[in-house]
Amino acid sequence: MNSLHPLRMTQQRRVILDELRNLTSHPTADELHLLVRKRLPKISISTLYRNLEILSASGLVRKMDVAGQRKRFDATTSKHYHIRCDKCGRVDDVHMDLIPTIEEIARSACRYESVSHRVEFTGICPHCAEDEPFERRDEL
Amino acid sequence: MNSLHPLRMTQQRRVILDELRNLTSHPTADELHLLVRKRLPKISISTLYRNLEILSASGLVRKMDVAGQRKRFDATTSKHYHIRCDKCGRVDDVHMDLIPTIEEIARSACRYESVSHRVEFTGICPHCAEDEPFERRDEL
DNA sequence: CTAGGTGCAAACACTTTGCATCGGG
DNA sequence: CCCGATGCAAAGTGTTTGCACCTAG
Repeated sequence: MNSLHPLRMTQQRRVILDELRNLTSHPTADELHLLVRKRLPKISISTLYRNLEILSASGLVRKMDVAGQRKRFDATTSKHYHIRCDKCGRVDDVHMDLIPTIEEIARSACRYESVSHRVEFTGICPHCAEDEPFERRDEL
Repeated sequence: MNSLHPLRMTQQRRVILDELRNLTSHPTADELHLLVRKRLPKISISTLYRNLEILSASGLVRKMDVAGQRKRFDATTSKHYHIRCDKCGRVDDVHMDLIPTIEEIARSACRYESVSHRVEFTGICPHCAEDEPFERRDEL
């Protein structure tokens, strides 16, 4: 988790972290880039990727590899499940207890070691459910 | 699930499906490409991608969007959880009961509709655990 | 000062697409 | 026959990297 060299707090890194902490959403690197650019117009997308990677390695940020989607980032370090909207792609926290017991079940079922788990919910978010009662946005 | 036009069973499509059914693993498109090429040397990777997409849309194949990894495919249509090896990336089935009740819990916890879920286990597969008891393959 | 960070552009890995041609039903 | 399927190359998408310059400590 902690690297040998303490993090150098550059302006860019500070603003990225600050903007991420002001959000309850789970932005992708380029969504966050748009926000950060309002304060640091010249910041490049690679700085976002590099810092989000470094910050998540140092435990200040949580990186979410969403199945089949782009990475999302989150300044909350506590573990929780997420739900993704099938329509608009937004990701929200799910406030429910984790079920760590299933790791033990899985471990004995498949002979893997050091088993951890993630649960990924998907569904239709309240906003999209309202917009599209007939559930056919893309297919038209 | 079913399209209006019945599937045209081309040689390529038949071989792709056949090879996939002969596997218990969950190959990526290009892993399967290598296998299929032994029987159809001229088949292109785009044909693999196109067919795997079509076959999964028609329910003959299951497409797995693994978080942060490339897509994998599976000829088993029944639902089950998977576990991925953190070292080598292989994906195995986990033979345990699904926990559909958590969908209801999540639904009431976050106001989404049509909630479904997937559980993704990760760990160290038996083979890698044997190879690397000290668990530091990449970092050297 | 100097190692680590930055911006830029280019490379990358994976997947999709445009198009002329092929072939299954 | 004709429309969906194919092979090829080219374009996309999201992310990472090489490099010269910059800056926090």
